[in-house]
Amino acid sequence: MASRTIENYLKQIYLSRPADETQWLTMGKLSAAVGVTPGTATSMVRAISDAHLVEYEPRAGVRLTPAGEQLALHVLRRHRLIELLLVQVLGLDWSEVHEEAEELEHVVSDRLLARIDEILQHPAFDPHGDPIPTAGGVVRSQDCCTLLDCPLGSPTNIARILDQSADFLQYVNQCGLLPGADIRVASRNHQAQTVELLVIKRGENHVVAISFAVAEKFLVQMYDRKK
Amino acid sequence: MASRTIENYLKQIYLSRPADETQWLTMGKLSAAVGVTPGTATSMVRAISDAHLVEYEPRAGVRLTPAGEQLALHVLRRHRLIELLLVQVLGLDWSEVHEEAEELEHVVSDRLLARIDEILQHPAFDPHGDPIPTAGGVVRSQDCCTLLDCPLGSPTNIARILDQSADFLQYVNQCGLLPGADIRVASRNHQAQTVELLVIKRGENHVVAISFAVAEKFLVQMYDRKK
DNA sequence: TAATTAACTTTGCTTGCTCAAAATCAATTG
DNA sequence: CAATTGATTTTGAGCAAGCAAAGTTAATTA
Ligand SMILES: [Mn+2]
Ligand SMILES: [Mn+2]
Ligand SMILES: [Mn+2]
Ligand SMILES: [Mn+2]
Repeated sequence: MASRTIENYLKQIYLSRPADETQWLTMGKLSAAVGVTPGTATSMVRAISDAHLVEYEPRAGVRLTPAGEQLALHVLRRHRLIELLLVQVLGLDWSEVHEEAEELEHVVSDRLLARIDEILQHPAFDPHGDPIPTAGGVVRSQDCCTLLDCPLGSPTNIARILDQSADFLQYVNQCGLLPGADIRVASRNHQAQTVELLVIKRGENHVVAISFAVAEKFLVQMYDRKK
Repeated sequence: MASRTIENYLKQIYLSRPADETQWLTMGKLSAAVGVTPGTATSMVRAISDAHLVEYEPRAGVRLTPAGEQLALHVLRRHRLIELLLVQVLGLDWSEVHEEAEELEHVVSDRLLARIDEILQHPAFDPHGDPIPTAGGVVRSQDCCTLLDCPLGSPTNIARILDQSADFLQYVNQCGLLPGADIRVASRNHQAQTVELLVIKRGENHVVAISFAVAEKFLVQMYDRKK
């Protein structure tokens, strides 16, 4: 059995892997992601590589093997199912559940996880809109664009929030920018680096302005694509 | 913060403490309870004693300080509330939840525990009939007798099962000897060391025979006392 | 090409927890 | 009272994970 430390490393290697599949994840990025000094990451990765869960190339970086990826996806599945349970059944606020799941993901048994999955009726997405891998380790990916590159004016639907920090999520909640919300991008100002949004909240139209950096944290689905 | 190892030791010290309050818990008993060699228990207890959570007297044994007892009771509260949640909300079988709670008890946050307590409506007993300490660390004790010393013939109500092992609990379930069940002790045979019980199950009367050793694992409440 | 710099690895050390085996203590037995 | 025995403690060692600081490497700059 993989220790909780190894589970955390594998999950971070998966989440932080570069978009380009041919690239390796550097040790600097990994050590920052798991919150450990670079030396520690190097020696842990060596150990995990001895267990054939990652490939490690000194000075190049690290990459999951198929076995390692399966394990990472199982941890991710646990994490996200737990988050959804905490919100939907236990009634925690969605800004709190990430921290909580970070611990619980290492201790729920397969049996308990199966029950959670059943109770939630085999959900596909967690409270932040992140896809929940299947028990077989398959990720169903949505095709989305961010609030930075989606077309102006057309109605869209918020699919996913990429920042899990509690403060940010509370702000998001306040503005009504939750997953599922219907919004439109009114305008973008490249000088001010801001995006103006039209949010429909309880029938009323609200205008919300966010920076380019924040706009990139929202993934939206176009309505015409949905058909 | 106490590590999960220390939490486990404190809980076991509490659960295994001798009935006579003036007695100390011996290292032999403790090491067996936490599943560790005697030498390991000795050195851990030394460490825990440096943290003023227990008193330790070489060759005499170990005893919780008030601070240690509070901590032990908090762990126990988490354990038992989690067990009840797993049975009542997640629908796990009561024979499975002890193992599960053994891990979960170390990672649920105070906030989550408060939600669980609310959802279950501040329960006083877990699925095995064990009392759930209050958030303030108070144990409400029931006064009970075992199936070995309760009077013959009078109607009683099963209050608590003292053996948490999965196999045994499944057997208990089968016989209908769950907490809450109405039963009577028909007879005791001191030669055969057996107790015969009358169990009322779906209107019908069943007879179940168990040994003295097993009888001691059931705590029952007398009906006349209930008033 | 040589020097600088940033990223990475190595080394040495610490902490928490564990075991096996040897040593010690205290209670009982002869 | 001496010897035996069972429980307990001590000792020596190992493993997993971590940090700090020193040493390497490779890319960039001059
Ligand atoms: Mn985690
Ligand atoms: Mn999430
Ligand atoms: Mn435990
Ligand atoms: Mn219980």
